[in-house]
Parts: sequence; C-alpha cells; structure tokens
Amino acid sequence: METYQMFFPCSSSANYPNPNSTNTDHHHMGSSNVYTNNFDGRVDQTSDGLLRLRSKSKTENHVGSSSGEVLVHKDGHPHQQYYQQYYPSANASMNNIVVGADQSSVDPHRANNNYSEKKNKGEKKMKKPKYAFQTRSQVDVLDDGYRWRKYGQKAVKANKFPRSYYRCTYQGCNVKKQVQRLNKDEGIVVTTYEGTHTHPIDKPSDNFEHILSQMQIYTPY
DNA sequence: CGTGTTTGACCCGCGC
DNA sequence: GCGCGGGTCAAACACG
Repeated sequence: METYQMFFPCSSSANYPNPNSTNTDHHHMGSSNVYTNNFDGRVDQTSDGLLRLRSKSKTENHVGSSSGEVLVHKDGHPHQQYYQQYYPSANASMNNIVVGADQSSVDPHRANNNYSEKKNKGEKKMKKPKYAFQTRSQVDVLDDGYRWRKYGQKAVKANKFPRSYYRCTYQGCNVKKQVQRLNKDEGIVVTTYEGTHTHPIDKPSDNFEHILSQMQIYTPY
C-alpha cells in the first residue's frame, strides 16, 4: 500500500474538531465510510485536489450496477482497489469520508459518454474522469464550495430514491455531479463528480477542495 | 429581475 | 425494430 502525497491530519475515523464552527447549519453529517474503486490503478491528483482514477476500457468499468447499488464496494471485485481516507470536515460536520473514484460509477452504460460532446460521429468519445464518494448525511447535496445548478432528476430503477443531476454554474466550467441516496442505506448519499473545475472555488475558506487536498490516500500496492 | 428548481419530453445506447 | 434505462434539454415556475 502506498501513500500518496495528500496529507491528512486525522488518522482515525473519530471525532475531529470542526474547524468551521460558523457553518453548523443544515448539514448534519455523521461519520462516513467511503470506499473507492478504480480499475487500472492509476491515480492522479487533479488541480482541484480531487483524485482522478482512470480506467482503460468500458468493460473494465463495469463495477457498479445499473440497479443503483453502491457503485463502490469495499471488497470483492477483482479490479477494485480502494482507498480509505479521512478528513476533518467538509463543511459542517463531515467527520470522515472515503472517497471513491470511478469512471463507470453510476451508469455503466454511459460511463464514457458525454452527451453534449459526442456530436461528431467520427470522433472518439471523450472520456471524462469521474470521482465518486459516499457520505452519511441527512442532506443530499453537500456544500463543496462550488455553485451548482440542478438540470435534471431521474428515478433510478430498483431504487426508491431519485438521482439528481447538477452542473457547475461557473461560466465555461462544465463540471457535473450526480447525487443519489442509496437504497440499501438511505443515510448514505453517493456523489459523483465528472470533470474538473476550471476556476477557483466560489466559496473560499473551509471548502471541499481544501479538505480533499489534505486527504491521505492509500492503495493496496 | 436574476438565479435556481421542477418536470415532461426528448435523445441515445444497449439488449432482446 | 422496439422497449428500457439513463442522461439532458428547456419551458415553466418559484424565490429572494
């Protein structure tokens, strides 16, 4: 197991003093367990502090299921690795999170499709990295410091909770995210980010980026 | 009035 | 070809 550069001040899942006492609000989060998987072991750290994992092929990506089950599993899949990381507080009271990056993530069928970017038939479909993590939270949408505009909501098969689609509202930034509550455990919210922000975070201070940038990543290798 | 949400229609890939 | 499931569009709507 190797440890990537990200630094993490808190090594256990337990209580971490909330550095952002002013932001107590609406986000009631308990501790979170986050599992990640990736497929060929590549991990990049993006400019916005997120983890980027790449997979090579579509078939390799198929880890999650279309039935809305957890797209990241702690163990079991031969292609999976997982990283576990803890960080203090995303905003209000997020205690610890495990982050998963996954290209197939929520939708194995369209994992590599960018609806708006594949208009040119002959051209290769552009791949975008996806980062997924799950958080135990009472609220669906985490305040990660960026401004998001909801552009869709769909019912997911075999899941009683709908999936919400958000786009970053910053001009020229087409980062998307999906938010979905797990059927199995409705206390868990799965957030999937797609793309990389091309701009600084909107809300400075104790933001998600900062937290992610301080995460410690472990891999089984 | 600007910004964000809702929601039905539409599009697309895939499996049969 | 058709139906299904998922992702996106966009008009209408809500709100500060």
